[in-house]
Amino acid sequence: MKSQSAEESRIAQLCVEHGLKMTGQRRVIARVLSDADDHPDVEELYRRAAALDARISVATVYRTVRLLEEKGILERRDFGGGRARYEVNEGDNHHYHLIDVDNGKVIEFEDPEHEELMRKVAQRLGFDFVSMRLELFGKKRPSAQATAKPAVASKAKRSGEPS
Amino acid sequence: MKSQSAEESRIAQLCVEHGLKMTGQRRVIARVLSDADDHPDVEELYRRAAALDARISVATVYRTVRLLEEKGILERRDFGGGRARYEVNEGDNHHYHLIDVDNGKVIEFEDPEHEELMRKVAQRLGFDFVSMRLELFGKKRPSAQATAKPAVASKAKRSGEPS
DNA sequence: ATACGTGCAAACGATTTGCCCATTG
DNA sequence: CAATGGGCAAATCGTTTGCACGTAT
Repeated sequence: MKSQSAEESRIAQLCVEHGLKMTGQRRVIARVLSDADDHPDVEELYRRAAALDARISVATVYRTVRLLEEKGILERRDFGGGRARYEVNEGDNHHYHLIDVDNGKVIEFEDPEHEELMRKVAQRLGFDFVSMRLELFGKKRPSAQATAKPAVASKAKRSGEPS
Repeated sequence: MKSQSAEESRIAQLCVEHGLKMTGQRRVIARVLSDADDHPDVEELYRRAAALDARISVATVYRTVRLLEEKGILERRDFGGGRARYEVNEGDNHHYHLIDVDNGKVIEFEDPEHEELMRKVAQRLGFDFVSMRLELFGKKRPSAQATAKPAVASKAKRSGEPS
């Protein structure tokens, strides 16, 4: 969690700046997004939003999240498992994701050389780099503390994770 | 396309080696897969298979493709657009994909340093590298020949491609 | 023979959308 | 007040599955 005062959340402000009509539900969803420091899917966003204000439907969460993505305020991610996950767009502050295959937890990491590398690859192939998608899947090295909760990534539909 | 004689296709052989019962439809699907040099989705596989032998249903294609993936014979890919795409598993011959954002065409490329780099990242974060997913999205540099067919990637559901 | 594969249609899970009422600017 | 957003339920879309029947081993 980041702010959480009574004033407009960061996302809410961005909404206003983008000329969006600010309804009660949007304000709530905006707050939930602003406060999130993970990568919730729509169902989870709905859960959190409904906890703050019951007058919200999943449909609205879907609509809002799509709208915010189109405005560039949110970024949609696909970590496999069939549901889209969202995080606030941090602009040029690019980072990538390492997914713990044992519990589905997501760790963010940076790797500056990386995008440069990919830019070169695109160039070499005769393309202009537009964007990239990179996910790393790993298993916690059995060193220090025991593995946290044993399996959040339980009944994933059809885990998109390779090999 | 690669072979296409009357003998068993490469995939069919692999099926046998994996102890799979070889039915007519599996043989057909196996041939289609063996002959493909692109990344077809289920619908496309079905189209191609049905062209060779009408006694095939989509359900069977789905079942077969899933089976082959579980056996490690096929690899499922997700290039955004909502449908899974398949290609024959080439073992350690890893390669990545560059998707042309204008027409959805997929270009394969290699980048040996890459996996090593990711392995190091995982290590640094306290994880053992399990696998990774990398897709590059690019726009053909407006240099030589004109852009091929203008838009195969038409009505994609919700293109997973970032930025 | 017997276990396994297949076609068909119904079931599913995530996401979208039509309709009609509620709210915002 | 005119334009937009929201709730609800029905609709979509890719994919899976139950069931009764066919086929490979």
